[in-house]
Amino acid sequence: MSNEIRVRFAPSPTGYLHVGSLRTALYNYLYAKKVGGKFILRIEDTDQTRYVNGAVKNLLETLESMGLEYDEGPEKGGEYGPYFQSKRTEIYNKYVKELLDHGKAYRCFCTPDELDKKREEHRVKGLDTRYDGRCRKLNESEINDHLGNNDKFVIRLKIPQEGEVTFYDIVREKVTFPWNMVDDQVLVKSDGFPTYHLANVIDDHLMEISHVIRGEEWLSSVPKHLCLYEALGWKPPKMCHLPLLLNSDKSKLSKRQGDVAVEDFLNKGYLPETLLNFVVLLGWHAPGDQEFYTLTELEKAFSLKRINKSGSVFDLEKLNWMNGQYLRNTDLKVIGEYARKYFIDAGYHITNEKHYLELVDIARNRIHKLDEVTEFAKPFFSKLEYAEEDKAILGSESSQILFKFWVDNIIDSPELNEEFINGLLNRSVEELGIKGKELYPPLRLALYGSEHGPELPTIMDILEKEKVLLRFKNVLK
RNA sequence: GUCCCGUUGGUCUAGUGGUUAGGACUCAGGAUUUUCAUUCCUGCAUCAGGGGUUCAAUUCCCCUACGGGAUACCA
Repeated sequence: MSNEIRVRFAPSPTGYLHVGSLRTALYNYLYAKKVGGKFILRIEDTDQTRYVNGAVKNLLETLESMGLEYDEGPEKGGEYGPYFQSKRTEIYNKYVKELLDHGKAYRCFCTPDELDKKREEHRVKGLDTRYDGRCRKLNESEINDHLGNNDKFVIRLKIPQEGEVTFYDIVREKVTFPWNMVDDQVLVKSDGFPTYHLANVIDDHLMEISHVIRGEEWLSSVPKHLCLYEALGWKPPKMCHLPLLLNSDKSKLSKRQGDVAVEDFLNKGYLPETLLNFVVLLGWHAPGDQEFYTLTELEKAFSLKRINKSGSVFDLEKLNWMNGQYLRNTDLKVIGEYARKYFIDAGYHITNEKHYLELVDIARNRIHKLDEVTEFAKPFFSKLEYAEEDKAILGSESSQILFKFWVDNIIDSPELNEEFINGLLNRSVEELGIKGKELYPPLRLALYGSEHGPELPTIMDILEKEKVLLRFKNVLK
């Protein structure tokens, strides 16, 4: 009808957004932006047994926090709705009737138990495990008998029994399947709900989807989809199957081997920008070496033609590194806002905004994800605890002289600026003869609780005079 | 088992019928820093194997191996 480019992201609401799905959504989004098309969100909630409360809401929120805005879909609406498959059953029924009437599909009265048993028998013998097509041959009176008995049934698609299909995939190019490998696909389950395959094809057509961009796990379903398009007399959209995201053992990225939910990554303090940037590079790359992209840059640079064919391992190490880069190179105020909730959750009260940002600034150089910020900030907010060897250092004669000297000098000083602190550091060397290992470690230990850490002036500035004095007094005998 | 897809360092990748095969992560060493971190520099390491085609193949073709996906009334 139109030449408009329309793509869709069609997740099933399983409770969270998988990072692999995020990438699929992103590629769809980017392609739509690139060519000035529309990005549609459709909820594939046809499996009533897998219904998860709040899953859709969660999905929508996650997508929003990732900044992937859709043009049509739930909440937003559009001319092609509803965008929930569970609300489209009447539409599907109409086409199912048509398929049945035209002899393109048939009712199958075999029970799941029978089928499982038969499948298992065949599997053990190394035989073909497809449905044997028994109910294809039912005549009208047999069908009516079953119907009269109120027997449960599914509706199956009649797949050609010989020959092969060849289709063109944007990533894989030419792909061929023999028909005798394709099962008579169930289109409608016995509960009356459509399967993915039926709903997907009908919706893609009705919503005028021009390109189906989805994971490679769907590649082998294409023949049955093509068969369905044909049976309905429709022109199929262009296909584009994305390589899979992999665990480090190269199996399909799964929950078992670590986080896969976008919300989990977000909660751990990976920035949305990082996630997008990281995930876009798993399977796509522009010519050249650039590896940092803003969303806007991606909208220009992206192309389906440059999607790789092979799966990519989701490497957490590199994600961490990249997040660290974003943490350091993003505007400090922005990072400060992202970080704030971790302070609140930890019960750390921010009393001085300037010092808070200073703290975030030194933290961002030492952490890879924002949830580590509280661990880093801990010495500033809670009482210091010392190990035995630390106590030895703090209790040494020179340390005690040093601390006394600092307390005496700080008490009357109006403010602890950098100049003053450095001056005091110099005077410690000149007047007390304390330097190097005798000087810095004890001071940092006294004020920060560790021999290693930020620069002394910074620590004191953030701590403020009152707390500095308190901490010195705590280690003074 | 069967069908389909894939294979540039450990990982993400750029690239080409003739290149010292480039970048990034990781790792190792070094420099800077009072320390830690940051940053910078250097280094280690790759075209899965075998056949073709060709003057020439990592690049094109075939086979093998390996990996993955699909084989549900899940998506």
